[in-house]
Amino acid sequence: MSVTIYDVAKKANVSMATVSRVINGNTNVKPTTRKKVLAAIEELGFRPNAVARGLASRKTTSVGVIIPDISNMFFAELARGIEDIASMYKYHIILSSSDQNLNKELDLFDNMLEKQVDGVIFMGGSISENHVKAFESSNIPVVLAATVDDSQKIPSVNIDYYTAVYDAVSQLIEQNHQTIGYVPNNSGSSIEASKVQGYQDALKENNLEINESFIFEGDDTYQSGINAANYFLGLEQKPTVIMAASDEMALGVIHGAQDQGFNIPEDLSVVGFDNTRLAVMVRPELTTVVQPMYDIGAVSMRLLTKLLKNEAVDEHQVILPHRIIKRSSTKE
Amino acid sequence: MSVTIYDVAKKANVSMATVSRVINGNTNVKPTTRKKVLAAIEELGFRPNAVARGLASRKTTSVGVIIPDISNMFFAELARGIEDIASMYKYHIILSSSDQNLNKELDLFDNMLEKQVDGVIFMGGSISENHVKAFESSNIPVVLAATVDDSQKIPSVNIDYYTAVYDAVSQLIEQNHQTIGYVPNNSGSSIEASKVQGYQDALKENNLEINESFIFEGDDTYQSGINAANYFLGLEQKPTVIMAASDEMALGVIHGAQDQGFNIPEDLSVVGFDNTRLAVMVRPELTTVVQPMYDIGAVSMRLLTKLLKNEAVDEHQVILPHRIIKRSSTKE
DNA sequence: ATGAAAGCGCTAACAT
DNA sequence: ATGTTAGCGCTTTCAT
Repeated sequence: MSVTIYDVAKKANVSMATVSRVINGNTNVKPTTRKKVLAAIEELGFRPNAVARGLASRKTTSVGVIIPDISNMFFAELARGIEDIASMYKYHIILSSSDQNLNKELDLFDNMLEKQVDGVIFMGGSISENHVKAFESSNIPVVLAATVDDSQKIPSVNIDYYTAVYDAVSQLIEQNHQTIGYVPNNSGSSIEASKVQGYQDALKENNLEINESFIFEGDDTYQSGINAANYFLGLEQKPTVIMAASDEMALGVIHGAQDQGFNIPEDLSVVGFDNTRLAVMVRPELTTVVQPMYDIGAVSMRLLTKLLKNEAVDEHQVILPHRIIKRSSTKE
Repeated sequence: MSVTIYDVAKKANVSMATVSRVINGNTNVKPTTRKKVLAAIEELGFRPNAVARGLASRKTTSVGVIIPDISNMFFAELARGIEDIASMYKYHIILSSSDQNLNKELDLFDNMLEKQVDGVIFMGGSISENHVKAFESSNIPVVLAATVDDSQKIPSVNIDYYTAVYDAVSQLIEQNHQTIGYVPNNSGSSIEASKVQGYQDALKENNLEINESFIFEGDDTYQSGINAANYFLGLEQKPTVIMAASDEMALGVIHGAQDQGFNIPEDLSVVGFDNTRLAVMVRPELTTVVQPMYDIGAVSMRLLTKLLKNEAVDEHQVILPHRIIKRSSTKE
């Protein structure tokens, strides 16, 4: 059997309460008795039982993280940001992948409630009313990371996706591109909808025609980028630049085009989105929209800690800055 | 306050024990009373408190996962394998990144013990005696994933790293390569030592000279691959092929060489290790040694579940098969 | 098949 | 500054 707070109390000749006080850093303990207790703890090799503590205090110092797919670079970097801040604030992370499946997401959330997590960080494609209902009725804080809830009811951390794409496309137009292909992902998320809107509005405001054939939907994989390249390059009127909704798809576009003998950026420019590490692991290096994944994760977790401690937070819907980084996959 | 097993018992006119039995699937319950209890649970929206259960039963159905860096593709895929099997067996995962730091690894392990995890999966560079001591004295099963313990005391799942490199290099030699550069990582792990040994033994047994200048250490990053290319290509006598200890470094080698105007594989062949998704996201596509990361994670977790349930396991040191996949970055 | 009761290891009033 | 005493919500003998 493992050693408990009671054993320590006996050995140090004090009460359980006093032991509890010293392990919790309560100041109301005489230095000498603190010393005594610490010595007993050391000697016995006592290690507090977090489960018992959780039951008694109704706080587990653990937070749930629901993520679509941890093996996806984008989310993995986000997760790292979450984790670093969590460990800084002494929170543990219970991690689960949801595969963007609505029921699985809800189930996972429920499981986390059973585990009595103090809060959760949620990443996912779409936030339905069911999500909002589940989150709101849970009595624990939830923050959305790189995930938007159109109802604005749940705290979240994002960039301004609409403007990000709008800016990127506008810049392309300034660089004399008139025919611009876009490869959205098929997540059906409102984030992607905003991005498409940004694309279309940028065209419109520059008096360029919105051509339905200049949109080819991908599924966020490299292969779907290749497919997109094949599609666009087979068009009668080819675009002079293709923008993809993620770097991975953009790499697919680059290689798909190169495989057909096109030169990037001479024959075709390519723009990505996210600025994952992939962006520089390709030739030519990828011009892309910077989405600060690590920061989104870190800020989300920081926001959650504030919510957990009932600290004042001025803005529940935080928007982090984005920017465009020009590399060599685009020609002016 | 949330609804407890006691509330359910009252509502269903049974004792707490009976409620406990039905939520735990105990067969010793009359169908009709089971129905009654289930109805009460439904009506009250009862959700069992896993923390209380953990305290009472001394089982938390959660396992700790210690990983060097979740934002590294290699580990992320491993993690996914672990997670899928864990969720299949209803285990939760507590995830922490260690950055390969010995003290942090030990601290994390300790924290997980405090959390009363039922077992842990450990990934890391080196297993010191301190690790072994900590694992063995913990009274919970630990399995090493893609991590070797030279003492063979801790259960583990790996491939045969020595043979993997030995085979790859031998094959290169058969293809008439005589000058073979190798880019190990600087982890100081015994895995990397085995790989270097495999490299050297393959040369030796084919009567090729072991040239110290044909080894250039990297740090597992893309950039260090570029550095390696610069180094090797600056040599008086250049190798005809460079093998890197990871795909990411191999991509760096390819691009570093291409940036200098070398053609792959005409002027230089390149081979990687791992077969991460990166291997096909480059031109030419990368010849590499396949290390089944997802499987290693999945098998590790499966092994852990067996250990947890005291099922018989015939082999505590499992070695998964590796193979070499030839793509276009190597010339025969 | 069901119930009663004693913990699991700790925290948190409340006393002193 | 320290001790006493209830719980926290559940599992688990042990009876019946």
